[in-house]
This record gives sequence, structure tokens and C-alpha cells, in this order.
Amino acid sequence: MKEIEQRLTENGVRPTAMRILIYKYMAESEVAIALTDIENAFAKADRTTLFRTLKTFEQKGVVHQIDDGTGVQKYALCETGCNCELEQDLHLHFHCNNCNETVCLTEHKIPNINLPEGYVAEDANLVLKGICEKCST
Amino acid sequence: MKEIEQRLTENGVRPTAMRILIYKYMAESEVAIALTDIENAFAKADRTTLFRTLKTFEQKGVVHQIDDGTGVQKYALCETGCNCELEQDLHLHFHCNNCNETVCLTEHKIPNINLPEGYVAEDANLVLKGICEKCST
DNA sequence: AATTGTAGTGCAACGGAAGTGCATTTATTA
DNA sequence: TAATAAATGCACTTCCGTTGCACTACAATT
Repeated sequence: MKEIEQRLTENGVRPTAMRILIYKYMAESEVAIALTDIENAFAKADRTTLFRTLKTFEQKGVVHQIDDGTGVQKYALCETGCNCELEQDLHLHFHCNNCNETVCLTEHKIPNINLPEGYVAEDANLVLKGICEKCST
Repeated sequence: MKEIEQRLTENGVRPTAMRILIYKYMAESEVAIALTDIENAFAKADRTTLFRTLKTFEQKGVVHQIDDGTGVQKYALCETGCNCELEQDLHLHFHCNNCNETVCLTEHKIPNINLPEGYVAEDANLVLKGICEKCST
């Protein structure tokens, strides 16, 4: 619990009760989390608070946003020391067409692409879709 | 004009006036098109018609859908003979953070990724974001 | 040519998700 | 303790995708 507080403080996020709970919830989950998920998990809290908490987390580098193609924004905790902005830290994500869950494959970085003349890449998003480990066995 | 009719018929899409117009519109555009774009271009037509036209096109392999991370679904014509379902035909897309346009880089296929044990990939989506050719010069 | 059926189109309305403005509460610090 | 800033909650908006139902145009069949 103390570690969470510390982690948040380190990143310039004031560790309020709500934020600690949300962080904890995300830490315990192995998959990417949508706002709706948090909403369901914390029925008492207001959606706006949760929404803004996620935005704050994202801005401060506590979580990174994931666009898995479902049209719903999802989030996952950043690894300690990760620098999501930097290209070399861009890992890929796997979305399961069966259970509809999305996971980070932090070991797998996005390979370098040779772009045509004139194009400058700043960011990249790679999502593989298929059947995940849990569903394929 | 006749070519468009033929192309549609080949793909099992009845070439109605509306559909031909939409196809033509997309053929003349160099960038991926959102429903809203078509809506603006054909103010007289109903959104539903345009929506369903795109869905039909997609289903019949006339266009492919692009998720460029803006949260808006976009579409682009398939190349003749392309098989969007097949993995080897998956090209990547480039989204310009400046002009907000998205283009197909059909020459650039998505590289193969070695997934961890248990994961089976069926599909992939790779979007590079940055500054496009037009905006960088 | 008239009839029947199917595919396409238009209108209206719904629903999910992201986002904003403002009032209120809680925490910080002077 | 007063003054200030940050966090939370409520209400409401907007955008986009989507669906149900009625109507129309087209094609096939008798």
C-alpha cells in the first residue's frame, strides 16, 4: 500500500484514497482496463472522477493508453522506469477476439519500419488480434 | 465509370447510383475516409445509407476498415486483388498528427512477430503516427 | 404488363463512450 | 484559522455508430 503511495508521489500524483484504490485495482488486473471496468468495480464513485483519474495517471506517466481497435479506450500501468513517449519503449498489445481482453506484451517491442521519404514517425501502435493464451488451451 | 460498375459487380455489390458515387469519391481521395467525410460530401444522402454502403463495401472486400487511433472509423479502397483477410496482405497505415489525415502504405507490410506460447494471431493493426510527407515539407 | 419478392434508401430514435462547466468538498500551507 | 489550491461529484452535451421500421426502386417470374 505504501509502495503505491510512493509510486504516485514520485510521478507527481497526489495519492488520494480513490487514486490508490484505482491503482491497486489496475495492478491486480492482468489485462488492460477500460473506464467502464473501473466504473463497475467502484460503483459508488463518480464516473467523472474515474475518468479524470485515468487522464491524470496517463499524463503523469503512471499508465499508458491502449487503443485495441474495439473503439474503447483502455489503460494499463506502466512498468517502473518505462518511458512511454520514447519509441524504443513502445511495446505491442494483444487483443483476444474470444474473451475480448487486451494484454500488454511488454517484452515485444515494435520493430523498426523504414518509412518512405518525407514521413517522420513519432509514435506507433501495433495490436495483434487473435486467440489469447487462456482461450486457446 | 463503367469500370466502377464492373468492380462492384465483381465483388457482389449491386452498382446503384449512390454506391458508384461513393466509390468514385473514395477513389479520388488519397487518404482514408470517415463516414462524416462522406456525409459532408453528399449532404443530400442519408447517413444511414452511407453507413450501410460502407459496411457492405467492407463485407464484400471493396474497402477495408482502418483504425488509426483517432476513435473514428475510416475506410480506404482495397487494391484490386487484395485479400484483406489474409495476414500477408496486412499493410500499415500512417496517421499525420498535423493534418490529421491517414494514408495506406500498401507497400509496407506488417512484419512478422513471434508471439509467446499459446497466443494465436489472426489479424494485426499497425499505425505509425507522426508527420506526413505533405506536412513535413 | 402485372405481380410478387428482394434489395436499397430514408427517417427517427437509441445507446455507449468521451468530454466539459460549475458547484462542492477535501486537503495544503501561509 | 483563514485563504488557496486540488480533487470530487452532478448534470449535461456531443459525437459517432447502430438499429427498427416504413417506404421505394429494382429484378424476377408468371
